[in-house]
Amino acid sequence: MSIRHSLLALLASDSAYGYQLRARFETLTGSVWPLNIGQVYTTLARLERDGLVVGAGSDDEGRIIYRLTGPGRDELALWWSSPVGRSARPRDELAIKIALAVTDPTIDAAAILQTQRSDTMRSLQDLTKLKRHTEQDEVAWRLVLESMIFNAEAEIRWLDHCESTLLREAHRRPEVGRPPGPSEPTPQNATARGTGAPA
Amino acid sequence: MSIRHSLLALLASDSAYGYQLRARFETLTGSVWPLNIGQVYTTLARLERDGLVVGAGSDDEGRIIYRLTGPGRDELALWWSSPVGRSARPRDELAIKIALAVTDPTIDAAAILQTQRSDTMRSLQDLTKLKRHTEQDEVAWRLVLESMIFNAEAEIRWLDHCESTLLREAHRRPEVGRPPGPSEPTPQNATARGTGAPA
DNA sequence: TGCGCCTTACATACCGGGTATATATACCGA
DNA sequence: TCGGTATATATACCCGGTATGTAAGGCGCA
Repeated sequence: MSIRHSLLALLASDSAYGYQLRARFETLTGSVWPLNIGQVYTTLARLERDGLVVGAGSDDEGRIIYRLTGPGRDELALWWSSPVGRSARPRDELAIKIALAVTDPTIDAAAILQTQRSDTMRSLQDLTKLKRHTEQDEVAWRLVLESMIFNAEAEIRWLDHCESTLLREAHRRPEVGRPPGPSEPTPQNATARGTGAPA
Repeated sequence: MSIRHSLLALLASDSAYGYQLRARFETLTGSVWPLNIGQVYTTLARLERDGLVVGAGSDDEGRIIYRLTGPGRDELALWWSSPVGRSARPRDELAIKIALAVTDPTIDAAAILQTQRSDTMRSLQDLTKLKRHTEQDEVAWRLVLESMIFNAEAEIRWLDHCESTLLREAHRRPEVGRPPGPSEPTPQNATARGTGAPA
């Protein structure tokens, strides 16, 4: 529901038409998470259907100006007042993938952790470089960037934690489910190979 | 695309029917992210449509057993070998919300940061409590839990960082965009009020 | 025996998010 | 004037997610 409320919030400051809303959103988040224009129009249509905005005809050009209604303001106030719950968040694909990898004895989980780590490390460096080039008056964009940096750092810490857990497990019960002979019916080799983590 | 690949991965170890797949998935992730049974069947239907699995008739009961095809194994190998990119991730609703809040002068961003912080703190404590009650042989579930803990910790650090940035900003350019007189055309008071953050 | 209830198992309707594409106008430079 | 780019709206389609429907089998109990 994040687009829905974002549009409401943007409309609270000032009425606007679809294209304008996308532009505002993108300057906010510096165009990470590019917002597809189609979503803006479909979401606006739903908001109008639900009575949260009204699309007042055209301005001097043929553009459709949307503005908040009373219920729209109520809905927005509710959003501002309630925290973003952890249950509201989408499934974490990486966590699931690693969970699957460490469970399946035919998968080389250590190699997967390595490739993931170096990839995350690389994007962490990209983000840090990006941060150095932001103007100090773009506060919102800067905070979004730093959010991604904090998340990437947490991810690296977690991956390291997974690796040491894996080693401890291998020590605790060595060669579980991994037959010594080359008699796998389904080889399923993990082709993942780390390019080497910087650190 | 995380369900799609999760089902492929689960089917790689052993052929199964839909209901069974959900059960396996839920023991993996300890039923955070509960997987709706409907999604399993629709996803299986799409996988069969795309030739990645085949639904071989019925077993001794009337159940439809799915198993991986060659292309299915290829697709799965590709998934294992490629890291989860940061661009593949969904929009972060919290980051967007805070970005919107700090940009809109009519919103009390500090209050929102406070409520969010105490909420996240609360779930962090819940997660830590949960972790204490996990058996040591449930490795996958434990790692998923710890992933959520690491993320919650990063979120708290980020929220604190936002708060200090906000204070610095307020000092750098005091009362920007906030007219001294009570002449707002649209009041839009943030009703958010912190319940008081621990620590 | 039969009624109700739970679990297992599959299926479908519906909504929102996300992407790609179609269409039209305006402007600008070669 | 032709083509490319920016502006602006709209629509088709897929996937993820939720709720609901349906049906068979097992279990308890009056």
